Amino acid sequence: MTDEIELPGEVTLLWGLRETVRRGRKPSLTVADITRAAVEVADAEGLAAVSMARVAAQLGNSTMALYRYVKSKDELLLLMSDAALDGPPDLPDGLDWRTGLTLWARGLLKVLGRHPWTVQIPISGPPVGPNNLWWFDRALRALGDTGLDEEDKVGVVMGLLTFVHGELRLSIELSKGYAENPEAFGRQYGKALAQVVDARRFPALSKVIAAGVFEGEVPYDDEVEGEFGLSLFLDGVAAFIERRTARQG
Amino acid sequence: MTDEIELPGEVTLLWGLRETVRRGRKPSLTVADITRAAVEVADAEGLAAVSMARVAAQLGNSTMALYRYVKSKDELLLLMSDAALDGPPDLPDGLDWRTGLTLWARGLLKVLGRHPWTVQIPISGPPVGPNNLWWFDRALRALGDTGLDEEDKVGVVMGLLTFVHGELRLSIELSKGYAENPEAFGRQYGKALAQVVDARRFPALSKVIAAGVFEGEVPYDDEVEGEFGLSLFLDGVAAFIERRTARQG
DNA sequence: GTGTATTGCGTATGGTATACGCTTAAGAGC
DNA sequence: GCTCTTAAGCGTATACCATACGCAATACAC
Repeated sequence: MTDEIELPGEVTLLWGLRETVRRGRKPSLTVADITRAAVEVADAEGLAAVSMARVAAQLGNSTMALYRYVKSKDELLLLMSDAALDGPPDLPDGLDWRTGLTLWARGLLKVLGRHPWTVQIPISGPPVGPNNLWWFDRALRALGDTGLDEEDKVGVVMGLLTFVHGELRLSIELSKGYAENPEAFGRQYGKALAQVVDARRFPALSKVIAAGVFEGEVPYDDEVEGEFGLSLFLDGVAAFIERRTARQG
Repeated sequence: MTDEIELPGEVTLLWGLRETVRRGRKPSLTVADITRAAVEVADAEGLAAVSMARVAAQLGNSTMALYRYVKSKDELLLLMSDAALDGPPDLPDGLDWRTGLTLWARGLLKVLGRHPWTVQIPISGPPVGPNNLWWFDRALRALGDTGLDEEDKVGVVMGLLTFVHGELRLSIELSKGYAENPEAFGRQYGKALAQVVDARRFPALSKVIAAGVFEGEVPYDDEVEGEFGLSLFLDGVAAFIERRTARQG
């Protein structure tokens, strides 16, 4: 069952299992210190400001010292993306799956919203970090009494995770674009589209523009759109659960 | 109705409306040339290889020449992300919305799959490029006979777009990670998790691991998972349409 | 032909990740 | 306590990157 295998480098890093040896000069930093400093920089100045030099400066060390703890900047980014996920909300036990997943998704949106830069970090593989797995576990647990088999549960959670990530990425980057350039993306957006969109080539879009959908102050409202999309997805999950349990029961 | 406003710089760029003047030295390049070259580089060597110098070399020009056509690299990325979207599939007119959107989503996945780097380009605002709007229009059209009002159609399409993008990003980056490191993410993944995941802290996840869900060759199958998630989402849309039309009709 | 606008491009600046090797410090064994 | 071994700290160097600036080359307007 538990055949011992050599754990991949990323796993040992994220779980703090890098072997610590006795001999030699004492380390003045820890991986946790470095991660914390990098997260601070990203929170304050954005992910673009996170350079090895900047993080080292934050810690009062030299740039190259960091490479004794972390193989590359990519490893640091991996650490950051796990560290940004504080623990998932502790859901009461008796909840039905739908309220459970709704709370879970809202919680995830909230946590990630506190560290908006997470959505810019490229995914480098399946989840292995402790916090990532913690969230994963809680979502699976919410599906506990649905009668789905384990594989389907994973599929549902993956889908939801994908959706929340996409939603967040869109809303964060849109509102960033809006903040940088309010005139262009506010009222003007609809008008600019109207000038450029030809009714013959874009019939359906023209109708939408004519109906004034893009005339609002902000073309995209995170909260509203997020809840809307989420409930669409969960309706889909409900239909799926019903189909599965009907077939088996 | 059509109050003339000054179009934002991005719009004039993407629609080829930058004013062309007569006097002075003749330009030896066009924005389209530059975009094409950049796309070639990205297709062949990945988005990371796209530097102003590399693109200029591809065209046999000097680096700085590009800046006469494009204000910054960000503008170039914007052009690339519109250019990567070839035209949407031409859907027959009589289709019901669900087959229409399914074909649309599959088509989008296929097109974006041919230029996987698109998912790495940060979104800088609402869609304004001609190809982006073209796709948008076709999705709206597929919802034409559902009885939804224009705003709801936009919400549904945005949700679907978000989902497809997220799906693609996940599947592309996962399979990249898998290609780079097959042992770690193949069979080993489940075993590595098993060694590190404690059943008390991660009860639901442990059950999934024990069930062998992560034991397959590839932990995540694009095709299967994509269709699965898509049908979940479309089930949700169906439920939404039913609710709306029931209330109004 | 002359003036002028515009492109092409060389150079310079200040940033980036990170490879390498030397210096320094700290525990291990004697 | 001395020496050896090992690892950390870090200065330097390399090879990129985007892009600001200024000047030379060029082509149309008059």
